[in-house]
Amino acid sequence: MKRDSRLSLVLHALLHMAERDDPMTSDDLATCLMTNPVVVRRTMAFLREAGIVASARGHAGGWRITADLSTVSLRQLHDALGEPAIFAVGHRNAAPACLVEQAVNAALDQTFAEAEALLLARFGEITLADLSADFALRYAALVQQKEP
Amino acid sequence: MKRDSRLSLVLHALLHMAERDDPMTSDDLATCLMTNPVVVRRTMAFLREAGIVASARGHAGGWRITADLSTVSLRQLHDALGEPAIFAVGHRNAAPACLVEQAVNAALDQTFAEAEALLLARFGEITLADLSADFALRYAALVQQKEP
DNA sequence: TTTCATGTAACTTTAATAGTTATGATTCGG
DNA sequence: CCGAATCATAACTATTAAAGTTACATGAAA
Repeated sequence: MKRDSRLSLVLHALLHMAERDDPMTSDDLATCLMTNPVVVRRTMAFLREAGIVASARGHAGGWRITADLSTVSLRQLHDALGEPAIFAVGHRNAAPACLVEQAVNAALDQTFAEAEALLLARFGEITLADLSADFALRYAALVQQKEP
Repeated sequence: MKRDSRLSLVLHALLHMAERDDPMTSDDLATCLMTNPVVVRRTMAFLREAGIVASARGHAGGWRITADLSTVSLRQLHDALGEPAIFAVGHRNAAPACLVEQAVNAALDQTFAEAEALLLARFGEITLADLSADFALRYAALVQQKEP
């Protein structure tokens, strides 16, 4: 399978939307994200289901954020996207009859579970407001660099 | 992409080999692992490159372990397999020009790096001898259950 | 009513492993 | 030395889920 970059995509989209007051169309976002508007709609639809964004059709329509940036964590976004599988590596059979394979699975499963728990805990600590602040810092640094 | 189960496959194979003194053929292993002998050869070849197993052709040929079980960690096996990508999730561009995307990547990359470090550290602590001992426990438990 | 925008179905493309088929190259027993 | 056993490897196909594309329907507003 291809690498799942939907979390990255929605973060990128949300931060661009956060920099504006007006709604952004799927076409606008697709240009920012260098992808296709249908991919934007399809992916953002998960966030709409979760109540994080709203979409409107017709003139002056598009996507806008309905949640407070400081209350939306990466964990919530991951969950909104349907909690996709995090690991590209794993065991072959979920419930093997072979005792050897059971021992292998037990070791791998426990280790992957620990890493996943750490990852999701960190995701729970990072909000859109944090990313937005980080972007502001990067932007200020760029401006200062160009105008010393 | 399909899930990468090569680490699982080689662990399963190595533990079966550890239970025997004679070499096991690719066909034997393929039967144990419920897969194809060519898959076994292709995957075990990485471990041969790393000096963990040896293969012999012709009569009485096959695969045997050349390393001490207590010195081979899951981390070494992961490395021997070419350090395949662990995560099915990730960012879209490694070095984006967009500052927003840079902020997104920074947050994701750091979090994934932490989780990967934990995973690899745990893999470094687990040896084939550990898994073999776990299998022995499971086997003893099964025997006791059947002959109370 | 025309235009702008989302909603969505249906399809192709992508990328990497898993699985299969076929053939060549060794090794050993007889 | 011949033939069976076994690995080595190339060249395919199958699998899988996301990404991307095309096409058209739906709804809102000027």
